[in-house]
Amino acid sequence: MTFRVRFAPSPTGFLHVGGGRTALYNWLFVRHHGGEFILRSDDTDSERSTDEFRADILDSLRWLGIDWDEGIEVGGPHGTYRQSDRFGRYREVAEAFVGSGAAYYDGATSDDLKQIRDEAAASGTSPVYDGRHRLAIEEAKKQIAEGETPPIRFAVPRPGETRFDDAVRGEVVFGHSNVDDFVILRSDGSPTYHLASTVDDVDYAITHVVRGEDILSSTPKHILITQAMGAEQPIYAHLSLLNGPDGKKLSKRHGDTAIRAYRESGFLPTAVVNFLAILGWSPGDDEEVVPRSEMVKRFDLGAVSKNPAVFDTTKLEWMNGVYIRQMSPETFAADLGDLVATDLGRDLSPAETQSLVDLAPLVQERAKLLTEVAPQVRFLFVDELEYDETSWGKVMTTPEAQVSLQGAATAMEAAEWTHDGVETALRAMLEQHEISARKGLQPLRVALTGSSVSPPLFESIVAVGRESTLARFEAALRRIG
RNA sequence: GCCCCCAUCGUCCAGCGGCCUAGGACGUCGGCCUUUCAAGCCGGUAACACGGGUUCGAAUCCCGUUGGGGGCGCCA
Repeated sequence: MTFRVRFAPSPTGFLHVGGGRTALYNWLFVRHHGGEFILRSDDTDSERSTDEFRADILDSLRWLGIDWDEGIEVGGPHGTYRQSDRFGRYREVAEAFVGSGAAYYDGATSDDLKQIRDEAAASGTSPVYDGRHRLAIEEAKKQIAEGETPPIRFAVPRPGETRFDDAVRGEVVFGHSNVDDFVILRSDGSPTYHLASTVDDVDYAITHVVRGEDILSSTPKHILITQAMGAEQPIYAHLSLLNGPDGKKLSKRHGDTAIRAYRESGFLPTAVVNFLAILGWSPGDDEEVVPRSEMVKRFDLGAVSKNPAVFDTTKLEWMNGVYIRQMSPETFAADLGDLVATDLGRDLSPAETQSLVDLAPLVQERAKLLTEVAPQVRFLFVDELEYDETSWGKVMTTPEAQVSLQGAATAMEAAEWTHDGVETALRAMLEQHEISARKGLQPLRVALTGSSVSPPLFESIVAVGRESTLARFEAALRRIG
């Protein structure tokens, strides 16, 4: 049997980190077992579904490197893989259920339902609708003829219970006295989530349903529908949810939750994937930075953690730095070039590109986020340096600053224009004036880059070039007064 | 209110009855390196929620309490 999993987001929002993690676990599971990943769109809620969200979900999945074998945009034997195109199919199943007695047309009013809830609260029992207002078939037909279609509810067998073996949580049991006769087809003829999702899982021959824990208590409903369809029940796996740092459900107020936000703030997809994978699963051997291929090799639903994880990006930031340092110098330099061009709003000349390539490894070593990288080398490409006033105040007000700047100007004229040449000249100059490296070099750094924080000085000087370096030292000297 | 799930350092994860004086990672603190900032290296800090059982022996099994999360819609 081929394993078939699905990821079925509703396009009612951007793909968020929790959804991304669910998709990833599905993907890791099915790639591990050599099965098929189906992507469908659970868009029965046409009011809230938008094309923008639909596109964002696909983009984000692709960015994460999660590919699918069947479904949205790639096609397959089951049509568009959009639930909004399958309302006829859902209605057909619902009506067949009515025919077989598995479901019924219901006549309960909202007041009736409220009364049941109130009764339950008063008696300390579950607020469960038990079908007491179900319509006789003749009555239902009469209402339909009059143009007033009642909703269809599933007849949950009571007494009874549904138990299943969850791949991550173990055996779970729900007594049917706690499961109410849920609506499967609304009075406007549209299917509810329970119906549409389950019918799709059956029709698409899904073997493993891996999803968030928020639907754990709906699972008996899905199993009941599956049984009523005469289909074989898939294996369910419910993943714990992600919480915010305060332990509460992850939401907007905890900061960015959309995958795209991480992409935009300079995270690498490899790092995000690794971090998400580790958040609730362990590859074993006390290892955490693990390449994707290795994750596929080791992934196992049984090893997925049951407890909810706090989504804390501190470790993600560290991990992103690790992945940046893992990039080949060529790749990083190329990415840096693009980033700088965007930052500057223009293309770089070949000479500029060369000096950037020379400095790139030094920047790569320090980077945590791709977005912080362009500003660090901006000094290479500007005519007018903007000084960071805090830096200036810290290093330019000492007596050594002026001496060092003056001495450096002279030293630079004669220096061999290489890292070693510049270093030798500068160190000799400092020694001559009996200035420590710390006191003497920092003013040069600020004069050259505008900030007391920069890539290493000697390489930076070489990259900026003799003429421009001298000009910057003189400009700083003038500014000191 | 009812149902379900969960419970190890601040955070993530390891531990699946003896190997635990509980391990790794991030963070944090201290040190080394050093031209800044990082990176790197070394070291420290810090947890089995509580109470009962079961067992020769429990972080590991069972029950209860407490705490957290989820669900209880003609939303998904």
